[in-house]
Amino acid sequence: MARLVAFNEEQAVQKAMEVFWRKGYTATSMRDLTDAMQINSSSLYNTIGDKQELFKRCLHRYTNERMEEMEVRYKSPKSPLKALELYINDAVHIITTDPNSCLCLKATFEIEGDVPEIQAVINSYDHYRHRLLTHLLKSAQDLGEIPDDEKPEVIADYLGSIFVGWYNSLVLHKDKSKIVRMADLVKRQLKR
Amino acid sequence: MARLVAFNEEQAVQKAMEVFWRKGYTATSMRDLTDAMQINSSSLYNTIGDKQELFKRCLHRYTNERMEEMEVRYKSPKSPLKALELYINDAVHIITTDPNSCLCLKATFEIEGDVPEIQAVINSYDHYRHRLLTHLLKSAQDLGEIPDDEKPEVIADYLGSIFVGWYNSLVLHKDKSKIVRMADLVKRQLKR
DNA sequence: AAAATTTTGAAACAAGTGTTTTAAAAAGAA
DNA sequence: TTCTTTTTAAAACACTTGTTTCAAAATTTT
Repeated sequence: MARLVAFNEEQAVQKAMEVFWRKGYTATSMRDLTDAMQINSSSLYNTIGDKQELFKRCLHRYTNERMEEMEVRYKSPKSPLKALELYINDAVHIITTDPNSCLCLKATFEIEGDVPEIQAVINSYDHYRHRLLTHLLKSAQDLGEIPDDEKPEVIADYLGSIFVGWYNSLVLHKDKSKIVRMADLVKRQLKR
Repeated sequence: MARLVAFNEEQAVQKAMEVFWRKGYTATSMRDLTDAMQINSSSLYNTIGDKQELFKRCLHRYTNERMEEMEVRYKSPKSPLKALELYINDAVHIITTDPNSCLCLKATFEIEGDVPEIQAVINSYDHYRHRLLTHLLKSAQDLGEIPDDEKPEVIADYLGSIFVGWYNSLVLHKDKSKIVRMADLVKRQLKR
């Protein structure tokens, strides 16, 4: 054995993620990244790899963090409807208080399928969320908490789409009340 | 007087727009642009200006084109509800057949308010669409074609948000049927 | 303590970035 | 035709890009 890596990789990736999240993939330079991570580029290439590999790691970190939160917060609730309403309220809160719009969303529109490996990370996150929502919706239907005349899978897709639009709305209008009103509308729609 | 400009500015901006639309603002280089526009960079800087000015021109072209189409297609219909349903069907068609997702959307998530002049162009487009939808919704309510228990302004915001999500969904899943099913759901929701 | 192995910092790399310069070509006005 | 004004092409501009090189520093094993 010999010399050990001096920097904390987790912390460094976290710092890189924050820069990518703020500036986007292309507009972030390697200098921006090494400055924020406080490591030399040789160390970066030695441990993690190139810019794209680092971005993938950042995306993984971003999505894993969020999936773990979801796992504890919405799994096996007494009332699935209450969990769904909580989910919607959380979405409003995250969208209106996070410093930037969703990292995955920005990456999706920036990359648009040009880098399959990056798309795959985002897809698996999207799929997790879709499964979670579908499960809650189906349970709520089975319990008679919401009508069962629409397919849970379609409502899940539709909810996912709405949240994407809320991010866009906030960037354009910086008006939280718009999001809140839409959320109220969605919660009403869910039950009828 | 002296020598005239040799290239067609409209055509050149159209070509530039196509490149920006495909690659995004940052990832598009001036070389990419002058190659596509088939003009020298000195001519470009002489007539239009720098990269940002050119991008603004492209955005204007993109949004004006779409607003003019809307103006003729959805204005003063016999049935506002039919116009709304047409609007939704058109959205499905555009989203699933255009070569890239919306230029404004990509720019919004890429720029995120960092360039107010660019935001302003997108905002005015968004505002035009919002006014159009609100007007149709209000008319439909007044005629009793749809229930009037939700505010037209909020439904308009909500519809706008959904369309944004559809763009995202298509990039991620490349599955038109998902969009079609959501559109059917939305059309049903409108009427109840 | 010496040897072996790896990380690190600083500099260098070539290629690409947005933009400007310069002189020649073009064309209306005199 | 000549003068005047403007556009154009090609090259150059200084700077930034992502990535690599290389010797010096660091640390574990012998």
